[in-house]
Amino acid sequence: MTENECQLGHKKEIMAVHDAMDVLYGKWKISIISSICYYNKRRFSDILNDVQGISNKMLSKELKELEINKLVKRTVLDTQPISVQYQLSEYGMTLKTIINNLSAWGIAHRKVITGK
Amino acid sequence: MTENECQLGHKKEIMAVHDAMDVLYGKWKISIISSICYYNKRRFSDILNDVQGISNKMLSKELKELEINKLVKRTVLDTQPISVQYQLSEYGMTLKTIINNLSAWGIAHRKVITGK
DNA sequence: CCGGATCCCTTGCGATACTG
DNA sequence: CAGTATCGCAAGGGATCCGG
Repeated sequence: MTENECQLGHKKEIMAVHDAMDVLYGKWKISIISSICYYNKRRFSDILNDVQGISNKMLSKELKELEINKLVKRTVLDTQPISVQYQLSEYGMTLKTIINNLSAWGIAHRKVITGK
Repeated sequence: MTENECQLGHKKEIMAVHDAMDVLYGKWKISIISSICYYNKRRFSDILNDVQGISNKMLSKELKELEINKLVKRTVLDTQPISVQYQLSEYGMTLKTIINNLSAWGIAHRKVITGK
């Protein structure tokens, strides 16, 4: 660490975490991303099923936000009736490590709170 | 992957992410953790400063939740006036990897949205 | 310095129903 | 199937003041 970095403390890292959460914040956002991430391609109703407890209203809303932030790509398939496919964008894929870590931590955490 | 795991799909991982977010969810929680994490020990007023925008009410509330979930340890120092020190518990430390990843991603993300 | 208590406005978000 | 529209309660969360 240079002298300058010492004076700054860890403000930069903490702000970075805040920046990340700015895009990821939302009751369901990270679960939605992980659903799409693990399946590669996923339809609206599939995600609705993966993420237990979410309503279609919230799914629609948070997917839209993720799309605006370029983390998720939306493709309308020409089926009858229409179906819509979601997948991570190139950029969204850069979150893969974080999702995997969260998943691993969550599995360990469940063991801790349930006592196994 | 065994046949059984294939049938289950990725439900397990997605639920794990959900479990993790159960403890980490909150507008400020992850920023608070990162502040404590990067400094090792941190006092109330310091965190109040690190996490820009947070109010003392919210800091107090979310710290309490983190304490209940055994992620953070609270120590009252016998100074005059009193000061209180927060640090990650052993268990809280297991989040370090996630915090680092989020920080790294946040730094990259800032470059993307500000165009450098 | 570290919070708790109160006040009060804003937002989240679930339920339900409806459309292309 | 993939959403949108509307309603309405509950929670979020800021500001301010207070007490140990």
